[in-house]
Amino acid sequence: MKKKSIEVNNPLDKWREQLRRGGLELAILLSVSSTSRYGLEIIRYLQESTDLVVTEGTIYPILGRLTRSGVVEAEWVSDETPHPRKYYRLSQRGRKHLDEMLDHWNAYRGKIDHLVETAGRI
Amino acid sequence: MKKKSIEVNNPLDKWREQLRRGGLELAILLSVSSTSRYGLEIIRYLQESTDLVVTEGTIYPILGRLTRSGVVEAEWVSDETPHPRKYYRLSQRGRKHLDEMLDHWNAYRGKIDHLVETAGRI
DNA sequence: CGTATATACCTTGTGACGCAAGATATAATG
DNA sequence: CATTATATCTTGCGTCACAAGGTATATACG
Repeated sequence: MKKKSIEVNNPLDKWREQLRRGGLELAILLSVSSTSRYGLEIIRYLQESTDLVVTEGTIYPILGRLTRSGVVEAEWVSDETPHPRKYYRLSQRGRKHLDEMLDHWNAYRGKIDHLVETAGRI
Repeated sequence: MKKKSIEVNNPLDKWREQLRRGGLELAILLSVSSTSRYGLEIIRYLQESTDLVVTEGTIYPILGRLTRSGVVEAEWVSDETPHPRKYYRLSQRGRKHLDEMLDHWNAYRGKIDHLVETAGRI
């Protein structure tokens, strides 16, 4: 199986990478906020619904970190699927965490947009 | 003189850091897009107009990189001020660069917001 | 006169983290 | 029985922000 890799050539691409990374954790938490999803499913979900490219080498370490810190809860499901899947869902703590992240996202977005309006065009 | 340092304690703070870094280069370029500004002035400008905290150890390397890649142009001004200042302003290439960044910022913001609306609340 | 503070710039070392590239295991395909 | 697909996980590297230092000059204070 070919693995998707992310092309980073010029400075603009590099910046796009950096911006994408900024919202990565938020995007992942949103993916498991209303439904539980397993690793590859999250990757596909983000790709399909928002064009956000995330690879396995990225998502598994992050999910591990989030599980260890109690923001998400993981559960193995072996029945009914050929391959065992590890389903993640937001914990109660995670819900609070996500709410604060959303507040901050709104504030941050406002700051950048404000900058664009005031400093941006001539 | 006391130097401001950025506190990073809990996972939420860490994430805030990451998000802030994502938009850093955009914020800096916006700061020098309509007027030329010098290093410390950019720091103060961002602080005052948007609450975005940037330190000297962050901004000077970035400005150097942006200058080297031709996105901004730098000019020393020694007259009329007690201390010589290095003024930065967007180059013509930088203008195109910034426009593309703004396009991407709008798209990215839309993607995250879309995620919030579709995946977010129960 | 010294020394403390402010303004201005720059550099070095380190830590954090995404992620490409691997590995493992099982099931279905042909 | 080799290949492809699904599923997870780990290692090692590269990048980059940034704290903590440094230099130089000007003003303020007693």
